[in-house]
Amino acid sequence: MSERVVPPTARQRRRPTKQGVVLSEALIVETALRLIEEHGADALSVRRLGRALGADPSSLYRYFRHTDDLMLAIADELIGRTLRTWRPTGDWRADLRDLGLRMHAGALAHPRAAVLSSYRVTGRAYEIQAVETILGVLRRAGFPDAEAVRIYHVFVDQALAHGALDSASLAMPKAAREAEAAVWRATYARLPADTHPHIAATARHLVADMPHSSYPAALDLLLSAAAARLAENRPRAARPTVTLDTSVNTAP
Amino acid sequence: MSERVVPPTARQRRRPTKQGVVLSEALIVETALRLIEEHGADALSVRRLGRALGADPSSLYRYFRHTDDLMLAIADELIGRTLRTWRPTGDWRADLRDLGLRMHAGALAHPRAAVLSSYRVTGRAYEIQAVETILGVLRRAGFPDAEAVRIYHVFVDQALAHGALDSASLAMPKAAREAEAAVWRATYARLPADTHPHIAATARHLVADMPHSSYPAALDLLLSAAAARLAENRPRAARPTVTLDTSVNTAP
DNA sequence: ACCTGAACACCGTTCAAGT
DNA sequence: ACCTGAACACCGTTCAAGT
Repeated sequence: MSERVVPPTARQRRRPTKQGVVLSEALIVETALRLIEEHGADALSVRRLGRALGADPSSLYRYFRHTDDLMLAIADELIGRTLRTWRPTGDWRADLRDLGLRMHAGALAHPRAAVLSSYRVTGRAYEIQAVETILGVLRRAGFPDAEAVRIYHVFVDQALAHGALDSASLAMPKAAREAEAAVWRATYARLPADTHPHIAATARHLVADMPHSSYPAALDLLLSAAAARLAENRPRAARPTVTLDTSVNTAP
Repeated sequence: MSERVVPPTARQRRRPTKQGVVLSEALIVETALRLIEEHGADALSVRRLGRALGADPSSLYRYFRHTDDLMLAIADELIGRTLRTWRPTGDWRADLRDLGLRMHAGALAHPRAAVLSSYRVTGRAYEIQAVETILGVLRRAGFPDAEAVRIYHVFVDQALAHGALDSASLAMPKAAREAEAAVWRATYARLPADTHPHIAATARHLVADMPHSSYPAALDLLLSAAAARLAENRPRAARPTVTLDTSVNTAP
């Protein structure tokens, strides 16, 4: 959505702001991204953005109807940047793994844009390009159409959802993050085996695993499941019996 | 975290507020849940909650240090409610599927609590009970300890992450949700096959699939991957060759 | 011992008025 | 044509003062 409010023809004749800045959708998106990268996701507000641009906050409403529309423009720019640096190899599984990690990193840095783009569709250029690219990887791998869409949907939502979640964790002050990890060591790792046998038996792994993002594991499980389905759907004769064994990645 | 600030011994002697309400942690959590259920997640603010309780907003800081601590108390209460209504059957896969759907529904209704409890650990009673229960299901199914923790982590984060995401979608006005679905029909479904072959080939499925939550599909793929790993890890002789075929659930 | 009231430092968004 | 300034209706949180 988020069409520009200023008609394109009027763009050249625009007068600069007090401080001499010429506003534009691209400049606003760029400045917003810089603001987030320098001061964190919470630093982005209409008022701060106005200040950073040297313009009155209210002038932004000429370019974006709501803050959400600005976030969608940011999201599309991020999709573009992610695709630009991604180099497919032709191995669908490795390619999706790489792309997933890149999307997750992008969502981690811009959680509000990630949440929005998970349930809103912009119809913008980069978004369309991403849909076409990912569907292409899946269909060339041999997934039937319905299956390709299903896996595309899960793949994208998983990267965005985990990214948004993990960013909240990363935004905590370092001391608070360490305090969280300490609860696993101090509370969970000390529960007696007679009342909590399963926690007691796995305490070592809980302490090691829980303070980290579950995204890489989630991504690998998704790709495993997809690979297994691909093997199942192939005609019996053509199905290589080794595929499953090699495709399941072993935990460290 | 979120220990109560009022020492428990002082709780009986507390004076009622102007309107005669006796504040307590339990009453605050209950009222907050009612507020969210009646008016949506955005309706919860310290000021509104104070109004609903008939107390000054600032009085809540006697029971919770920050809004986050209130959200964690809400999260633990929700975990308790989810576990209370869940009836395990002994079939690990069906049990986790049922629990996942329940957790997702809870996170959907209380996204802020879901996001928080995904990266913060409370050490509260219901949380511990949930960890013990889910690990128990996985270990009894035969997963080795490291694997059980890994899958536990992915399972919980997936339910919370997708729930938080889907709630944002559900919070949109109905007209806006329909407008989103229309973009898939009007923009994506009309892209020509020569420039966008993969979108064109799958347009029918995109239109049908994308406006809905990807959580059920994500959950089924996770359980499929877990079942496959279980089969792989078993000694060759004991591995039933049919397991994989029946465990892969076929798309509608 | 508990709660209030006022204050502080913020938000997003609208719209008449200015240049 | 574009931007500003003031206003509206909100936030979370702190702390001295009241009962």
